[in-house]
Amino acid sequence: MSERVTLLTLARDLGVSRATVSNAYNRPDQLSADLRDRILARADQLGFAGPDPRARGLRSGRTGAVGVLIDQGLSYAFSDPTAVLYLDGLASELQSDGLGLLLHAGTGSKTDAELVRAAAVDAWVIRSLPDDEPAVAAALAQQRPMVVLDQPELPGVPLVGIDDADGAVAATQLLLDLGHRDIAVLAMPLRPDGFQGLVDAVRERYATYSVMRTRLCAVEQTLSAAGVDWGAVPVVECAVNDMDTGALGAYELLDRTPAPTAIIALSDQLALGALRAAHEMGVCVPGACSVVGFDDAPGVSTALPPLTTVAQPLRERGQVAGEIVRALLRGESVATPPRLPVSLVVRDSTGPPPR
Amino acid sequence: MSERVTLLTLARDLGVSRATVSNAYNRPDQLSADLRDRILARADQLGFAGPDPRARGLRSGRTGAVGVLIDQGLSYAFSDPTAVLYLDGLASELQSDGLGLLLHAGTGSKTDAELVRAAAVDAWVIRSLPDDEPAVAAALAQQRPMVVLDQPELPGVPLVGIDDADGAVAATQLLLDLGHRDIAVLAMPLRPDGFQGLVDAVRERYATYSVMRTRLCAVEQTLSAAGVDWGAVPVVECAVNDMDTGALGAYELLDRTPAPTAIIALSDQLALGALRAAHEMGVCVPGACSVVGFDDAPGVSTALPPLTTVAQPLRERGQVAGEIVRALLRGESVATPPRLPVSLVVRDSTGPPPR
DNA sequence: TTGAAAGCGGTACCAC
DNA sequence: GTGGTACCGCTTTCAA
Repeated sequence: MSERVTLLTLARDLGVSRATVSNAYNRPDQLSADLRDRILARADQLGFAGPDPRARGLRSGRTGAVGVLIDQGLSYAFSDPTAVLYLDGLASELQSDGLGLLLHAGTGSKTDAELVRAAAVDAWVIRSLPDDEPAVAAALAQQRPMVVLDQPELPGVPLVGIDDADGAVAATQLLLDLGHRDIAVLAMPLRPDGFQGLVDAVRERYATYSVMRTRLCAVEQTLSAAGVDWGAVPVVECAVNDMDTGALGAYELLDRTPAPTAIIALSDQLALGALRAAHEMGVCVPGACSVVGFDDAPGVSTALPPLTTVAQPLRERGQVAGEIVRALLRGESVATPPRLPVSLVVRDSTGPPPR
Repeated sequence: MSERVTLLTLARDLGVSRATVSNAYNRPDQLSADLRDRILARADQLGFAGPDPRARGLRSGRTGAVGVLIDQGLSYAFSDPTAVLYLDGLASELQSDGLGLLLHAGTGSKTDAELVRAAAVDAWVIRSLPDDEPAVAAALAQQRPMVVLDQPELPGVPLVGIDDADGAVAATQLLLDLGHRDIAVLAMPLRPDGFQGLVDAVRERYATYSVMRTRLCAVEQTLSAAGVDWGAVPVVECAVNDMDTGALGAYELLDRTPAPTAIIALSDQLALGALRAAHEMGVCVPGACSVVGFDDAPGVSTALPPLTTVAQPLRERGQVAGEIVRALLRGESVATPPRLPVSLVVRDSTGPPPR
């Protein structure tokens, strides 16, 4: 008949006070090494694994876990190389403070929000969620330290981001400079509603993924400034940011008449999909159609052809977010750092238009 | 001067009891819808985000998080495709019960064990750790539901695994049947001590990664049964299970005289490294040297040449582990399921030996 | 349907 | 160096 062992059990057994046992675990300097050893040894015998983490959490207010809110479910996070790199960077940074990552999905459902509300974490790191995601609101309501990566922009919350507009302008300008006028755009989801297809001006303006708003807007302005009629530029939104869906979207674009001579894909996964679609349709890249991506994800430099893209520091961004969390947890106040710079990497998927 | 809002604050404010407010959140059926709405509305006004997860955790004994113990640090987990698939499967399964994943690394350090000990989770899922990993012992000491994937084998803990011996035999037999006699082995770490190079019998026998022990042993027996002298079979251990390190190990093997006509790599990452090393050394695969891998990880079917390998259900394994955790958490008792079957997938990286 | 009260297991301050 | 003792904020019988 083994009773549950607690500090009190142990204290009674040893004839010391509960506080002393607690100190044996948390403040070795508060008692003699000798007594401490005796306590620890006896604890071991009794199968006491140390102070209950839940109780400790309640009392101390710290859990040792940082909540990580993931877009579109955990599966997605693990399959998108840019998300994996982010997690990698974040984890490596948090590990040095002994913090674990508590992964939760934000998929727009009430349930998610409820889970977030009930999650015992010391801080939240949020990446790439829609402006109106309920799980974000739930995290915010906990009033704990918080950092956002990319989106959504939240007042008073440090945001780690890149210069999206810059990147989009650079990609667009490259195509313009090469002489392209029939340009099409392949966009990541503008809202998490599974929509796939041509986007109209309204949907574009009210995109809840703010990064997409920013990038699209930058493309529009650059094209307009060059005299290209934005109204005539086809923008296809992909329901999921992966290669397969990107290929699907690219099919639609390449099927149009006149066919575009260049595609701006707003992520590399979509760009890779476009490369595949072009290949399958017998459209030569960059001979018949140029493709430019965004991210410089792993693997795109060895794609066929190697992808021209906008490079951003994927892993480093995660680390920066981690650093900020750590600082916040130390009680420091942190302002949003300047957006990280991006750079256009020109490879072989872009060239002058045909003829 | 905003005081911290708690159930009690709210209860006083509304002139009801604390229990009623609690019920408003946890047992809607225990009070009138009307009162409940009033409570929730007022909570919102006061900026009360709901019952404190830590306190709830202490009282109810549940946290809603499953601890996931990862080999070699989180970065590694995110960069190994087989690990990512496992996490994906696991996450998808746990998500349906609203459980989050709390990731922690087990890297052999005392610190890790300490963190694990202090982690507030409802259960642990452990994957591919050495027999003597302290973090495993710490998790075990918490006396919570637990599942192991692959290794270590722990008495009384359900283990989800594959038929490693079968797989290793199949790979070895294939090479024997093709006529190979000069066979070499490229192994994943046998112990987490960073050792890289030729393995002697002692190290082999005392490997703390039991899966490696099993696979090596199966290879040995198969070769011995075919009259190949195991003492003359070079086994190179790679310090890290990734392509780069695999290439390093393969260099060492291919440099030997006589050069092996076949390499059994005990993971696909190592096999991919071997392919690269062979390519860089001008060794034709499979013309001069065959390579067989293990896992059928994503991407190996499109390697150059497509890799012959032992296929195992990578994602499904994670799901199975998740199912078991869920059952355990429901209070059901679960026995170790039969090992999942593997199958040899013959592609183009294997062929008869030269001459 | 609502309220009172007994813990859950620890932590940390303060006195001895 | 050690012990006494208020809480931490909530859940959950049980009785009203």
